[in-house]
Amino acid sequence: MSKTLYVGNLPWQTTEDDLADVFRQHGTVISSRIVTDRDTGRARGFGFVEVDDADAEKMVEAMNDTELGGRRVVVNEARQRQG
DNA sequence: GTTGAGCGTT
Repeated sequence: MSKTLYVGNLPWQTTEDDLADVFRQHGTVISSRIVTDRDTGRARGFGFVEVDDADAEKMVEAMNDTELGGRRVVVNEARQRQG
């Protein structure tokens, strides 16, 4: 199974591949997505990373408040869109 | 060529 992680405080230049590469070092990354503005198409500065359920907790602890692209990122378990 | 707290599309 998988869990989705919220990643905030990202540099504008951060890409989905960047997230996947960094998170892959601490666990199994299934997919990654950078949230871009619906109108302008520019990055909003945060994104989501789908990881293995068993590694999700570790990866949050390992990646939260760590430097990425020159800035400290915020990592947490993502909220549920459907609720 | 900009910005800076937050939670995404089918």
